Amino acid sequence: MPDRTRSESHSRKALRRLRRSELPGETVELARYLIGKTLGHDLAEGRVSGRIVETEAYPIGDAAAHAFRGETARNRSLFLEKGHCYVYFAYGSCWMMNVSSEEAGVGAGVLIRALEPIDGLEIMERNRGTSRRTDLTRGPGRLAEAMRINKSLDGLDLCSRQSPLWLAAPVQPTGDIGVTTRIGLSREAHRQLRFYERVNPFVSGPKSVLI
DNA sequence: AGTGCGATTGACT
DNA sequence: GTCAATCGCACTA
Repeated sequence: MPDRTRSESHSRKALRRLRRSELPGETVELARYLIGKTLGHDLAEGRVSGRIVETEAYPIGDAAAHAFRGETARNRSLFLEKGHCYVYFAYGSCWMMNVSSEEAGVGAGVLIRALEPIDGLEIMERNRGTSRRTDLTRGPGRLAEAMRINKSLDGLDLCSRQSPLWLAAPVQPTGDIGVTTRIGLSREAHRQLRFYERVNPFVSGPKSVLI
């Protein structure tokens, strides 16, 4: 199916932005809840959006979490009320996006690890420098580049009406959800805090089935 | 001021 | 499948 047809068919569907009150108030619950929801970014040249198909929870007290050692200039967005955006730079090359997940003053978040592209595939291809569909948004660094998410969006309220970066209700039914250990960690490596849609080619890593 | 280390990716065998 | 580039940040002195 040509990109334009696919894009138009999705755009016709009314998007309902998620209200803060409907987000679960606990980090692990939010990580599971976000699977199947829509993440969008309204750019000058058009909208880019995708279905969230993979997340990781970094809950309160988790030694692998950026917030574990307390609030700093870098991680302060994790301490905003649930539904705010925390963006950080990793490995000298990648931006990654989290959704803050607890009450104000408590540091925790959910890393968005992969999307299934919905709108703006041409824009994503330009942003990523590739037209290989499965490489556009599979992985936290790749999806940030495709969606043009960077430090300038750090601290944004994803539930605000005016926000260019937003969360919305699912555009199609959500499939079965699986759980595994998180990817790329040395500490707390045993914890089962990675969630993904089980049958989806845009999921970035292993798919052990534990649920 | 110096050091070590990643919540990864893309290139390559 | 393996592997190293890359640089901001936190930690030590």
